[in-house]
Amino acid sequence: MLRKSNIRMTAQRRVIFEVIKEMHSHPTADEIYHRVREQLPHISLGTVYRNLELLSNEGIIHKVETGSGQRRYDCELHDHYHIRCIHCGQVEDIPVKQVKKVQYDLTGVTDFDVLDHHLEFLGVCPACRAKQSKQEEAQKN
Amino acid sequence: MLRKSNIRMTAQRRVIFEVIKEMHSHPTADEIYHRVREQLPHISLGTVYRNLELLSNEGIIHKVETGSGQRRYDCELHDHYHIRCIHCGQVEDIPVKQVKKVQYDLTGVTDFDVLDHHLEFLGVCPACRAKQSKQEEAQKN
DNA sequence: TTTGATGCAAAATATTTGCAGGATA
DNA sequence: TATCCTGCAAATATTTTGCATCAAA
Repeated sequence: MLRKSNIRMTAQRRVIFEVIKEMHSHPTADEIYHRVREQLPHISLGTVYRNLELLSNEGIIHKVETGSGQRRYDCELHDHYHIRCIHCGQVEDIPVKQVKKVQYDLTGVTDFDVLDHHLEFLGVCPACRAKQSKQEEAQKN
Repeated sequence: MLRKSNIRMTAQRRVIFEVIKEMHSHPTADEIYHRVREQLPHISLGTVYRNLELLSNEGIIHKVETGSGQRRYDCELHDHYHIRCIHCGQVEDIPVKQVKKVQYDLTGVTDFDVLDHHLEFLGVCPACRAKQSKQEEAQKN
């Protein structure tokens, strides 16, 4: 039988959580690490990773598994989807209602037990779009 | 102005493509590498990666960006979605019709230019489900 | 005082890239 | 013969882990 793990509150854990809560930008582990280091200069990246894993397993934060390979994290726990910029990798929430129905429809369609789904939109963010059109402008001349 | 790149047909490229076409299992680069090596024992993993990138850029194969970090590839070029086993990482096609409508609805909802989306289902494959229930059985005794 | 958590460094994993030589068109 | 491609190895990027020590409860 699994005993409920005993989670302790440490300065590192608290600051990591607060940093994520205050950043509304779906930061990567490395971005969180650098931000946390402003308050705890001796924290290690390993500690950040261990805490991100633990906090997301506890359901306290949300691990965003993007198709880009690099994970991102946020504090939004309600169901929602993301849009990722194919140029800079930035991720934003996108207010589309969950397509829960899709998941229910899968009975008989797959042999898998379906537990979850994630829908990621891909596009170009306003900043990269601006950069792009500036470049095209330059090429014309 | 971009000149259309001149793609040459090499033994490596042909075998890589054929291997992917014959495997219906969404192989990873490493799995493709090992399979190709049965025919071309001196091929390097770098060559496999370069060709997978090139072939998918040409639209000849499809790069499956899973949330697990490890990429997979297939030859299915029609729009479709995938389901990934959270235990073993295996990926299968799932015959659900595209939720194209979702993408159209995004006008005004985001500042991004929306180009694409991918929907990944997560679940437990039959093999892992069997393994799981066997383990639970063992724990009870 | 128990044992969960940390810092550090090394390892693991997945992918990309520089370069000199080789093959294709 | 021009340049695209390859093998090899090293580099990069991201994440995980072993271990001795520290600290929360």
